[in-house]
Amino acid sequence: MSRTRVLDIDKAVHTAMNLFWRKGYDQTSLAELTAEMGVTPPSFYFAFASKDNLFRKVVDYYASNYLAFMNEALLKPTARKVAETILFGCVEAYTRSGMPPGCLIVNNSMPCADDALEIRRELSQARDVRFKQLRKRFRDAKAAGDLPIDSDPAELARYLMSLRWGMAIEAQSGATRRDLEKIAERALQAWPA
Amino acid sequence: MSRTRVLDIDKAVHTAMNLFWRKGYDQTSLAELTAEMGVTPPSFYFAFASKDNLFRKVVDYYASNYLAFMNEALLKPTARKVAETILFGCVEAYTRSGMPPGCLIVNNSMPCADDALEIRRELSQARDVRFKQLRKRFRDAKAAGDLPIDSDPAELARYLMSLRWGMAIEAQSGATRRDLEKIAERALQAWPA
DNA sequence: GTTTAAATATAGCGTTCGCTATATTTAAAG
DNA sequence: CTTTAAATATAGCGAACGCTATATTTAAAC
Repeated sequence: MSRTRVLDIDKAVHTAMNLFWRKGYDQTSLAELTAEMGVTPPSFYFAFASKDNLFRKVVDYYASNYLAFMNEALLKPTARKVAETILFGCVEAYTRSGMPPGCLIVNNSMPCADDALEIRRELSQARDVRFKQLRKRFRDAKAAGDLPIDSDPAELARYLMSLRWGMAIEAQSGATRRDLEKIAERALQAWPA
Repeated sequence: MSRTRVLDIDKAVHTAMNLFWRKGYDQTSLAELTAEMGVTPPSFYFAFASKDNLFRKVVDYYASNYLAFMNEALLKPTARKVAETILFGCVEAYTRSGMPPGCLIVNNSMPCADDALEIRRELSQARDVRFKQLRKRFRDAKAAGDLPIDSDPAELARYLMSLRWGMAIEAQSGATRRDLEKIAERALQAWPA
């Protein structure tokens, strides 16, 4: 006994997911959310109560549709299969074509994707410089016979960079120095002879 | 031929570094910066021109004082030494006592530390849940003889989580699916037999 | 002492933000 | 048709933000 909805909730959540994924929570304004949804703020608030609440819905939606492998992994028969499922699950989830790269959760522990702030673009460039420095160093090492002939300098450089980001986040969320040392030691076991 | 400074530039940069490190660029307001520095906004702007510009100074300061190992690493004689220097350099840099945990750069590709936003705290809790699920799974595996008797379920869980964050950031900054696959494959080489 | 300009303080501008008081439309129920 | 309430739109509030126009203090130069 009322007016018919023009706001499709499911579609709106999906739209919001894309925005939050690409731009991060803070950089996605209500103006942009409502514009993309094709409604005015009161409709938005009638449907979602608050930006916070919508974000929670989005995270749930994302987790069940894009991170399902995390739960499936726990059911695998061997520990190694668990690890494989998680790692290759991430590979797929973070690089789905048509979807923003990376992880909505991580991106919203950290914004910046196509960030408006020039500073973050500069940080991103600095990351790339580091990567290229490392790659060059490992190319030289390979040329000098210090790395196997079949090793891939770019791959090794990216492996290290990736561990760096991972350790930084672990540290920030409470890992101790000993915890990080173990990660480093473990990672080095995969280093080419 | 002028008034003497009350604002100590070096000290102010250090103060700002701590704030940006802990809270992130966005969540650190000018009001907080000027309050901690003990000056009013015009003094701040006379000294630093803008918040952006101060942040740049802070990043430079941080990189040369806390990430010097990255440059030193490139000079090491072997590729393995390069890797070791970087990994253990991170361990130290990200867990210095008296300093905020984690990395100022990564934290400012991602805020949240003691973030005011409840949402981010929830995300952080969700991370912890994932970690504990994994640890439990690996404890079970160890009990079942599927993992070596000397293996550490918590360490393996954290290793995987860390790789997850790392891959997410790599993906977001442009790594391809093949790039991530290589990281995953490399990481699995360190998995206990 | 007067001048000069570097360094500070007072007060507030202009913008954007998340959000809402209020009013209006619209479909079903009677 | 009228009533009812769900769903929308208009218009704008209050707060926080980065930043600044303007005025004042203060040490060195002459």
